[in-house]
Amino acid sequence: MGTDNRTLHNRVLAVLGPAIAADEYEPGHAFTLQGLEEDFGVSRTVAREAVRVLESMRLVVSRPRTGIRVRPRSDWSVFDPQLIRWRLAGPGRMAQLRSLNELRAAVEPAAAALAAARGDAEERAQLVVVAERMTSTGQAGDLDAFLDLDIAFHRRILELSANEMFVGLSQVVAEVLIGRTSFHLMPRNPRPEALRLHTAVARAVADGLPDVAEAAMRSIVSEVAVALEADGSA
Amino acid sequence: MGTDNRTLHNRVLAVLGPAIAADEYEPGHAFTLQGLEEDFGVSRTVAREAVRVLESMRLVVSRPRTGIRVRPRSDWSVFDPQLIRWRLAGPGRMAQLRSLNELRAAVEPAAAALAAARGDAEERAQLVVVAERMTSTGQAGDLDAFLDLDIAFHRRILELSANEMFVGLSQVVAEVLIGRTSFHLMPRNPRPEALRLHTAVARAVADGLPDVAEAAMRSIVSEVAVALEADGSA
DNA sequence: CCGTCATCAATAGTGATATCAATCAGTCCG
DNA sequence: CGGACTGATTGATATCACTATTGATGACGG
Repeated sequence: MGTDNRTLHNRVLAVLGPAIAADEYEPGHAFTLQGLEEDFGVSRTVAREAVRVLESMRLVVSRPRTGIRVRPRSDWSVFDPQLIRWRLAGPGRMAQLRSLNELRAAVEPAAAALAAARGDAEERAQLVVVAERMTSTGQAGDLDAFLDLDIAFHRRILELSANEMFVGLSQVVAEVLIGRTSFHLMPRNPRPEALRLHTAVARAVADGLPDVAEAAMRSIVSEVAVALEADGSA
Repeated sequence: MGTDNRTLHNRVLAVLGPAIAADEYEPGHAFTLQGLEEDFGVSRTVAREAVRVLESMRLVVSRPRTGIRVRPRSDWSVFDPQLIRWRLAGPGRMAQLRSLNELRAAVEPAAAALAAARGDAEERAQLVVVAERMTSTGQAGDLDAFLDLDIAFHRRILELSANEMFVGLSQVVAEVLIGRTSFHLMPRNPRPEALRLHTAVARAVADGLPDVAEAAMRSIVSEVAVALEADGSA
């Protein structure tokens, strides 16, 4: 998934990033470059490059004499896709899924409305095809294929919204859908009601009915919220 | 605003970042490290650190033999606050403001509802005070003071939503409000209707009425959209 | 006697340079 | 047409001089 493992500094990041993201270090904890060099067995250059990336995500701040200090969580760039992935991989995954889903609940209905209002007509029509395939694979119980289609469906709507901020969330939405499936917050067969709602969204978007699309999408995302709240694990 | 100018690589970024963000280079355009060293008069170390940061924002990709290639805009991490600031500073500012405002329109009503539902009671009550001060400074025509209060108001609501993704958008919302004022998309005196709506949101949040808060906030943000659409400049 | 401020040295990041290894796009040749 | 070659370019390491920041030290004044 994504993270480039070819360069050394990325391999350092792949360990250090998740550790910081998992709150394994108190805010204010200070690393030193030399410590990182030794811990990871890398050169100073590589250690510094890794720190620069963490710094650009606002996870740490590097200052002479003090070292590399972990910043309080409130400073972090929580929308950074890499940080989101790190947190989804760690012990904070349920909290992250919950907050991401509230974001979805806010954004996707708006995106559906915009898609219906200004998306390309032909692409809007294709959405219905995706929804139909979701219904058939869903009824067949093929969860993997269903997940792929579900991701494609939601991505397509975000893309049709023609708002680059919304489009930028497609990867995040995909991660939420993947996480929801892999943590078994999905029924074995998608609920018929959910399938019906996806079709309703597709049709409303294709027919250029923003309000209908928005309302139907709102039903979809609020359903997921219920599933997440029901699961009590941290 | 924000960007640390103490280190050399940040100063390189402060030039290179906005240039790429402003589409001054075609996707696929290749820099070389040596070229950057010469253009900016910095060492290889510094040039590489700057490239690492751009790479983590997915603005460029660095590969042996090929050099440092600019990625297509669709790959960019459009939620990165630094990238947002670069784009707001360049020729794409109106487009960026528009898309950010659509994001606000989606997120802030949801945040207001959450704030009413789960925010700390005392802090919710304080929101009314802020709204009252907005009314008085607004009527007095003190645009600067009004802007500060406006930013505080919206930030407070995002914080009260207790969703870290929403909280992470406060800086972005602040930039939109600042941009809206500095590009004179604000009337000299805030419209009485807008003031009334802010008070309505504050009261609904304080009284713990999610639906009312959400509806009132929706009125606020859609009003701004009208102002942005009215202005045709690119 | 205690608090405040200037001074100074130790420390850790910052920046520069040199050098070699690894990679890969494009070319040349069989 | 395919495969080896090669030079350009990044990847990684080592090392050095520089600089900012801190915390201690001590002088001064209340």
